[in-house]
Order: sequence, then C-alpha cells, then structure tokens
Amino acid sequence: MNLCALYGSRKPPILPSYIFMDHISQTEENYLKAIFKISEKTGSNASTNAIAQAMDTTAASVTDMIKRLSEKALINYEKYKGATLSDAGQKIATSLIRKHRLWEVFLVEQLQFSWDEVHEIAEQLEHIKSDELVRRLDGYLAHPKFDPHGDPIPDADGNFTFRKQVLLMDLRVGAEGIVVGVQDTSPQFLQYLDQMKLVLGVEVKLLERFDYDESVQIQVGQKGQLLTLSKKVCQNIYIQRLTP
Amino acid sequence: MNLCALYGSRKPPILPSYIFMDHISQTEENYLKAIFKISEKTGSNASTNAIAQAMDTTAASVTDMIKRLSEKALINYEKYKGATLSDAGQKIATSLIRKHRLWEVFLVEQLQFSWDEVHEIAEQLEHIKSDELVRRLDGYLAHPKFDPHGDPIPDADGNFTFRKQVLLMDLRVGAEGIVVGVQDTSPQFLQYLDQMKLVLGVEVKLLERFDYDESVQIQVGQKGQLLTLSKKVCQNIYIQRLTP
DNA sequence: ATGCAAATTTAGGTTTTAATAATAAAGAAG
DNA sequence: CTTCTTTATTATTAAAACCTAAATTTGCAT
Repeated sequence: MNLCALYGSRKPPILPSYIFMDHISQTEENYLKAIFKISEKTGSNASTNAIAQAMDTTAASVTDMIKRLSEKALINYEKYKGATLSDAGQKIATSLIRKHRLWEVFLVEQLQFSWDEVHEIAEQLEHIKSDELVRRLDGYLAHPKFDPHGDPIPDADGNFTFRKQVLLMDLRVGAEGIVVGVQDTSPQFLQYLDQMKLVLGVEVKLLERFDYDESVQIQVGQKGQLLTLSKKVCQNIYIQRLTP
Repeated sequence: MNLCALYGSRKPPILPSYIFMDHISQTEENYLKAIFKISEKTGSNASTNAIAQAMDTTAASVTDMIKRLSEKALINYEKYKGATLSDAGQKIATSLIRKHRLWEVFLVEQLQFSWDEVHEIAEQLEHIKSDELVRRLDGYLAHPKFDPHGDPIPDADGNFTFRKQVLLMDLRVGAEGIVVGVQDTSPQFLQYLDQMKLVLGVEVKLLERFDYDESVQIQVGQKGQLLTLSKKVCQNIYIQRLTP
C-alpha cells in the first residue's frame, strides 16, 4: 500500500445510512484482510499497531476504522485488546484471498505474467464484486488449489487445503524435497529465485550445512548444479518432503 | 450507478496534495466517461444536467466535480456553457472504454457469460490500473475490434474502428443485412433479442413496413421464420447492409 | 507495589465526494 | 424590455478515511 493506492468512489446517503450497514468499502475489505493475515501469523488477536503497520497508516486511524468494523459486526473488539474477525468478517476475508489467488493464477497461467508481477494487479482485482464471476473464473482455471507462489486457494466456503510443508531451513542434511511455496513474495526475492532456477515443483536435496553463517549447499534437480543459499533465503522457501 | 455503487478508499496526504494532481479517482473516471458519451451522442458540450442524469446525482455535485476536473486540466469548462474533454481527458475516457469492452469480450468469449450479464462486471473491471494487463488481455483475445454488443473497441491510442451501419428502422423494404450491434444495451432488450434469435451476425431481410404503427416484418436467416418488430425495437438494432 | 515506556484511544482537524437549499444567470414568451 | 422558467452555481452540511497531538491504559521491571 503506497502512494499509488487507489482513490475510490463514495456513493452516499440518498437514504439514511443505516440502510447501507451491509455495504463494505474497499478500505474496509483491506482492513479485514490485514486482520486475517495477522491473526493467522501470530495465532492471536491483531493489535492496533500491527494493523497500522500492515495498512501503512497510523494507530489512531486504525482505532477509528476498528470501531466502525465492530459496529458492523465484522470483527470482535475490546478496547486495548486487539481485534479478531467475526464469522461474517472471516467470510469476507477468505473470499478476498480466494479472489486474489484465483486472479494470480489467471494472470500467470493465461496471460503469461511472471510470478513476481502479479501481486499488485491481483490486489486490485480481488475487490471486483461478482460471485458468478468468481465461480466461472474458478472453473475456467480448472479449480486450482494453489496460487503461483504455492499458497493455498480457499474454496467458496473459506476452507483452505493444507499441505504439510517445512521451511528449507528445517530440512536435515541429506533430505530431499520439492519446492512448493515461498514465505516472502516480494519481487526481489522471486526474481532471485527465478535466476537460481528455484521454481515451484523443482526437486532439491540438502547436501551440506555450514554452521558458521547457517548457509546451506543444495543440489537442484536430480543431476542439477550445486547452489549455496543464505540463511535468509532458506527461511523463505517451503519444501514438501520426499524423504523423512 | 445505483444505491449499490462502490464506496472506495482514499489514501491521502503523506505528501502535500499537489503531488497527487495526476491521480484520478474512480469517480472522476466515471465522470470523464459520462462526458465522453454525452458529447459523442449530442455532438456538443455536455451540460451539467445531462451529466447529473448520467451519473445519477445532482447538478450541484456535478458543478463541484467539473471544477476539479477543470483544475486538473482534464476538461475544458466555461461557466454555464457545459464541458468538453481535453486531450488528456479524452485519452482517459477512451482508455476506460477500451478496457470495458475488452473485458466484456473476455467475459463472453472465455467465461461464457451471456451478453446481457457483462455490463455491470465490466463497469468494475474497467477501473483496474495496469497498462501491461490491458496489453496482454488484448493479445490473449486476439485483438478484437468489436465487443459482444457490436460496439467498436478503441486501440491503445484511442482510435475507433468505424463501421458503416444503419438502424434497422432505416432499411428499405426488400433490403438485406447483418445484425452488427445494438443501441440499447439493457438486459431487458438483450434478453428479448436472444429470445427472438436476433443475435450478432445473423442475416435479416426487411419484408414489409406497416405505416400504421411503424412496425416492420422481417425474415431471420436465409429460410428463417418471420418476425414482427415494433418501432422501438427497430430503433435499437444496427445493421450492416448487404444490399444497397 | 509503583512507576515508566509502549501501546492504544480520544479529541479535534483535513480532504474527497456528494447531498440540500438557496441564489444567480440564460433563454424564451409575452 | 420585462417576467418566467429552466439551468447552473454557491453555500452549507455530511460521511468516510485519514492525520497530529494529547490523554489513557497496560504491562513489565525494579
């Protein structure tokens, strides 16, 4: 969320505002998504500060918005205790994530975008409102279960397919596995992976671990070349184990 | 634009607002599109009232917005004289129409929507900001020149492909032609046409004209069945002549 | 236990968009 | 050329989403 963030339209009270209680603005949607992600990551309530950081805004603005979301019963909120999503809020957040990831699949598989270019565009497309569109897009793409970064796409009811995956950092020496996802989705990191030919689906084997700086040496593919990866890189690549 | 119109986000002054002079909100975009369409239809300046009607808002709100668009040099405006688009405004308006119609082609041809369902969704999709996306979508759809309603899709520079077409009402008795477009794109009208099997590309021949109520009898297809159409219907169907 | 720093909320103000009501200008009709 | 109607403009108010600065609350450390 930067200076180029979208200014949107506001269509206001011809009728008294309580009629619009069920309308959710794009900004409100983005807050719900942020709260979802923070709760998911930390496993508990999303604090005001954490939300402010995620939304690139001030804590005061967040408190303001949190009150309105709470009035609309989209979140559960107690002063000074942070926020969690209500069932209604959860539904909206997972729907946004579903749309975001489906559009990413479309952009990469159909329009040939590379995986580091699609996030910003999907950030806009996720706000398009049409259940029928999402249903048809899902069918058009043959009901994908994972997006181009390996993240699971929730179904229409908000259920995620989980995959037992570990960080490359947590593999033992000698273990083999398949690259199935990334933790960091910044273009910088994704471009680095592309250069190293570490794309989704590729097989890797951990050859050696250097205690000095916690870097590791891996082999890419069956008879592929050797690579040395830093600790930071290993913390951001998800692997599905092939050996125990 | 009705009660369900989108409320959007506003991302404001980290930096002083004159930095954002080049940013155009969705509402501003919609105004530009409305002015374009009114100017196109009437052939002259778009009046405040005409814009208010098109945007489903009040004349006062329009005056307000017109001032801002004028300050941003997107329209030419003199008090009490209505508005016309500047070059910059024209560019934005045609870009919106281009995006709208490309997305309509995508929705109908790829996602199998019917032509009466796509307008509202395209109305949202046209605001997605990414030149690269538009370029790739255009290529993906094989550079279509007309949308599912037969309206021309402007190229990246805003140039329209024109087609010499006449209203069905203006055909002479005995004349033959192909249905290439519609004037009225309301779902009601499009569904009526679907029922009558009057889809784009179908061949029609005008058999008789009844002066009493200005209705006509036509033949659909080479050996197709006969139809009687009201004056109102004939005013809303575009035909490409096959006979002079 | 209490005292201080960090986190959070309140208070008061701005900007964008649009609504209402009241005023002013333009154009038509006598 | 004045009056009337239509059209357009100003003025004021409202709501959403944000800000800064000041006041609170919480939690942890001594």
